[in-house]
Amino acid sequence: MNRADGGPEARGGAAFLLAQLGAHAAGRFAERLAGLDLTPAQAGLLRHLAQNPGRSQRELADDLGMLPSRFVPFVDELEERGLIERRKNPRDRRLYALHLTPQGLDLLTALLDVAADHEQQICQALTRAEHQQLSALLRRIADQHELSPGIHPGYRWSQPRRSRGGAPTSRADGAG
Amino acid sequence: MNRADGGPEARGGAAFLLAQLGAHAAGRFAERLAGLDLTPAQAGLLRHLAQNPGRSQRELADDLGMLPSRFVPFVDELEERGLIERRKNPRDRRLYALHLTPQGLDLLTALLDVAADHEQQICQALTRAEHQQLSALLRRIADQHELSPGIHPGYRWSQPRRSRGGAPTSRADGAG
DNA sequence: TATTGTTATACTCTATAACTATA
DNA sequence: TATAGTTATAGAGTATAACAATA
Repeated sequence: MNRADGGPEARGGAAFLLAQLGAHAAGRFAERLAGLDLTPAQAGLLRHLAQNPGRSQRELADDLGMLPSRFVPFVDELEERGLIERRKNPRDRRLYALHLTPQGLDLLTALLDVAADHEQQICQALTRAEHQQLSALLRRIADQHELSPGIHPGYRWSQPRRSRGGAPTSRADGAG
Repeated sequence: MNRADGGPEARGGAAFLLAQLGAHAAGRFAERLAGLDLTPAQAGLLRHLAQNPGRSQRELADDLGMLPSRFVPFVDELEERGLIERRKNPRDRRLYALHLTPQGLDLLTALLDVAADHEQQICQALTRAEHQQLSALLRRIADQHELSPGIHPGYRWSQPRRSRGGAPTSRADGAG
């Protein structure tokens, strides 16, 4: 077999399949999130905020890999929707302390239901044992590459890229 | 454990890990491709063209999920670099037949070497047996979701998204 | 009339760099 | 002087809609 045929090791290797399936999974999840009127980055902030309440905007922007300047309107929208809350920090009046509101917590629970459904749909082809096996293998790879749990590189772009009509494939890149 | 804590099933599930690792793998591969002065979409076309020579621009744009209008300058650049060739189709003079040049074939072989290195680096944490096991599981999932072999959703965007300086993390989304 | 390749334009989103207020 | 939050602006990249040539 000629090496220059773009052979199976390139299209069927684990690395390519990871990239391809990862984008697919992220896109499907983004579709589901759209039903909750959330982008992947917004969902990421809600989850992150539930576990790290009271952090400043600067810290949160760093956590999610976003620019502070873009983080401002990003937070604005969620605050206007009553999902998160900006509290002034009395110790240092330059800082905000961001918190989830009760409404934000409600939406987060709905989000977790969606994520659980999504998980099952993606791994539908596997048995329960294989599903666990896959998770374990992926977690080991993620650990070795020192990926932060729960932080997706795609959060960097708060807005999903528009895809044209036809198939309902929103957000074909990585965020989920 | 409270469901609303953004618990482990959301951050450690296979679906999220797939999206996270997929974006990571795609980003790392994009960095390596930059060494060959190629974007992921360009690499995808070279590989696809090696196995599907003589197709029209319209067909190739459909294959890669790109808009025909954006496919034009996309092909222009590769043609100017002498990597691919537009041949007029004598049967239907509206169509071009795209082919890889010898130079394009050379670059493709270099690309496959890069892909092989990349594959090993991504799966470095796994034994040989586990690596094969992972590939098999991923392929079954990809088959069930009817993903086209070798076609990445990220090809839709021919240009990688710019990320800001610091860490050399080009293309954090899905294309590879 | 439909289709291929092409071009032009309007629009969306982003990074950069200022600016303010606090420290 | 340095930092948090904010705002404004210039630029990159895209989808949409036209267009000419050919069928």
